[in-house]
Amino acid sequence: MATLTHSRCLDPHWAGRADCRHCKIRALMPFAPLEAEDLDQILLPVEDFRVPEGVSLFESGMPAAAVFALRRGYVKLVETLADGRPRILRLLRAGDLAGLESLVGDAYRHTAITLTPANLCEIPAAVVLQLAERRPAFQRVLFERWQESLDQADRLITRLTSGDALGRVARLLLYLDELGQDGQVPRLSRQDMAAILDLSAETASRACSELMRRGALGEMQGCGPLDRAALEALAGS
Amino acid sequence: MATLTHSRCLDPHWAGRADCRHCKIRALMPFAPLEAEDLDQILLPVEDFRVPEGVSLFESGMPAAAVFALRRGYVKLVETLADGRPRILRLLRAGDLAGLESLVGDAYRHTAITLTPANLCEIPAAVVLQLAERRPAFQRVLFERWQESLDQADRLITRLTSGDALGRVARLLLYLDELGQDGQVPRLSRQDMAAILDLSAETASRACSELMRRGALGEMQGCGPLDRAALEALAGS
DNA sequence: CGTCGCGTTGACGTAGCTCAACCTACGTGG
DNA sequence: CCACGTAGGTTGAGCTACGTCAACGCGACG
Repeated sequence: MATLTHSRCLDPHWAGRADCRHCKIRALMPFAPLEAEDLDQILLPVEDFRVPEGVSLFESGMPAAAVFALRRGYVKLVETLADGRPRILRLLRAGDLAGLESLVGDAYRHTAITLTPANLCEIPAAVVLQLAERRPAFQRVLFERWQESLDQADRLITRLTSGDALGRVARLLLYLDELGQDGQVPRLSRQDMAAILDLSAETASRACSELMRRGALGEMQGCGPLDRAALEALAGS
Repeated sequence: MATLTHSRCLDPHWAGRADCRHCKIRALMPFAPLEAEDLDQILLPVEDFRVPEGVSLFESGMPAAAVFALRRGYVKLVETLADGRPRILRLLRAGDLAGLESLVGDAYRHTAITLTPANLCEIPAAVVLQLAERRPAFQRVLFERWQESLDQADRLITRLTSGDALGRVARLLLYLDELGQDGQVPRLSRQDMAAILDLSAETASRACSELMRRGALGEMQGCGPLDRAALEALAGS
């Protein structure tokens, strides 16, 4: 799996310098509170990328010098366990930041892999830190992002890896449904579900089948519409 | 379980205003980078507490307006699962901050309970935010603290709740050993171990017995000296 | 002295892991 | 065009690690 950094120059979809001032989703992005003059400064060193599915933005242990802002698509943060199996720690969607740890450390803590085709900006850590010092409102945004990551980690622990397999899958589907933007819901393979829920892929598959049998999940290999009420009933357990 | 806030005025061990300038463990604390003039400002609204074991500093959902700096002792952050069982999300030791979420939200996300007698300072969120705006070095400290919480959550997911029971307990014991300060290692009940590792208390007990049988863990109900090499061999699996 | 909380150990049932077979969809190359 | 290989999904069969329930011992404490 090529890392983004290594394939950057070769990537035919590299879109060049970002135009932050006219970014269509600026309101969504963490940089909303910045002024035009700040954006001019930020504009300089920002790289704008489009990457296909299954590409890693960075890998665990790699030198970390930049934050990635996800403008479109979904990304998973993965860590390899001692026994070699992968574990998904967080899911990112448009508007989220990946690699915040580059602001305080010199290595990425996880591997970030696109779940869908994605657009993203790479912003040098030094630029982010400089803006944070200058703009209190932006500093607050960074605090909030860190807290959101923490909330997601806690949610994974308390809701997605406790209880029986059926409940876990039900809660994951509800969560994915909430993560969805403009009608698009990220589609996870059974293996990715298993890597989030700490189950085997077979058990995840069986749980999905059971949910379909109970009418809580549409057909289309679990990609169909889901019955939130039915899932919530199962998720409660 | 009375919350600290409710029992503050009644607490016979309330030590009055903190004297940050002469704090013996200032170097350890997050406020190390602050200047004397900053400390004078911070001094005003800081409360200094001594609390016994088993007291909650704040509870999940409570209005959050202050950060707690732990000066001595250990604290667990707990969340109650849907089925009513408690789950421990993080452990804090001297020098750590509890309730960082008060800087970005208006409610505490967890319940914080002392595992040992503890000394702590309560610092209004507004004061922390003001200092963060003024001192970039202090802002960096907050970033680091948030990242440390995140690292601990990720470690819980990847190392403490994966693999079999014996390996989980072995990794927990190693982790507690590393958490220890000046010869003191936090002592956890079987129930607390279970609440961290996502096991039943009986399974945690059986795993500890097995470790003692194998000589990786001293007697004294698992409080004795531990054989790091032996534990690391088991933790690898 | 009785009670309560905690730790230990045993017996038993079961949820989920593992291994395996099978199917479909998809891509590749002749 | 078909033949083939591969990756993902589904389902079954068997095993096992862990949860549950229960009994018992111990120390703390009133």
